[in-house]
Amino acid sequence: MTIKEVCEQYHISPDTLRYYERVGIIPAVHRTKNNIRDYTEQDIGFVENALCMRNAGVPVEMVAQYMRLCQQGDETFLARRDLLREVREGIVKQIEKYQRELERLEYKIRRYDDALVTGKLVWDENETI
Amino acid sequence: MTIKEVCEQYHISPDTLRYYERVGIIPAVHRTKNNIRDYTEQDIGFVENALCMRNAGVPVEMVAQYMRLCQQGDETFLARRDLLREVREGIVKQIEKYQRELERLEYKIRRYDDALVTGKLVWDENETI
DNA sequence: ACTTGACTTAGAGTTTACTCCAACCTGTAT
DNA sequence: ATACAGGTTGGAGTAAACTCTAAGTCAAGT
Repeated sequence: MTIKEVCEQYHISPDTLRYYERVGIIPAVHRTKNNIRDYTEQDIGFVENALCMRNAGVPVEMVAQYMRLCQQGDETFLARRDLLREVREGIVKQIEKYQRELERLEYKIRRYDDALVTGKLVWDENETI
Repeated sequence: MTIKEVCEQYHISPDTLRYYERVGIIPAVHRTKNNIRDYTEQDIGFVENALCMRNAGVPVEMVAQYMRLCQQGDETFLARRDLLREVREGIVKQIEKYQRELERLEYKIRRYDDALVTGKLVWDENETI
């Protein structure tokens, strides 16, 4: 699979894909004899993993750390699981934070909905804007 | 309320607070006669709003846009509400994305939990890492 | 009077994660 | 043969959001 095909499938740019390889978020991709990247099933798996973790807000350096562990073999199962658990806690916290902000936001939107009818914007106590 | 007190209350740095003022995320803060920032109730309200929106992942420029609308008076209720609705849609999408990645992550963690018992890491079809 | 500590400014520097560029190679189509 | 489409590299550039620095002001304490 060429770099272009992978890009189209995952909606990312070739530059990003090469960048991911450079920083170790994905290991060196298989090449044709002309030195052109030819993504194997396994390479695609690495790309999916990278995108999954990046989408989850995991910093590039942490994904690289995970990949280094993966390449060190079976003794790193525990370290890998712990890293993924850490990532999970981060996402859970982030979702909770977003949900709190979402509530405040919906409250504000309701206030504006009211204001659009009454012509007057009113906040409950503790809210000023 | 001094800049330091506000910082402590909201766990941000004085630099960040001054930066927020500079870029218009919060309007010019009240000053003492010595030109020292002295946050009023209203200023604090602006700070809370800024932090709420930034925590929700809203870009600085969009918060500034919202604040500009707020300072233009009652004719901008509609525009403000629409901006907040847009922000809300963004957060909802982000939460959904995080929840999808969370599921993949929990699957992986379970696989590692198994591997730590059996000594063998096994993926279902479609997963390689 | 002098030091200390907390504030002020403008502007430069940093970090993260890309994104672009110039120069080059190579197989296929005209 | 030559143009073109698509790849390659190292390295420079960019955007966003801070974060730091230098130089200065000011009030209080010794």
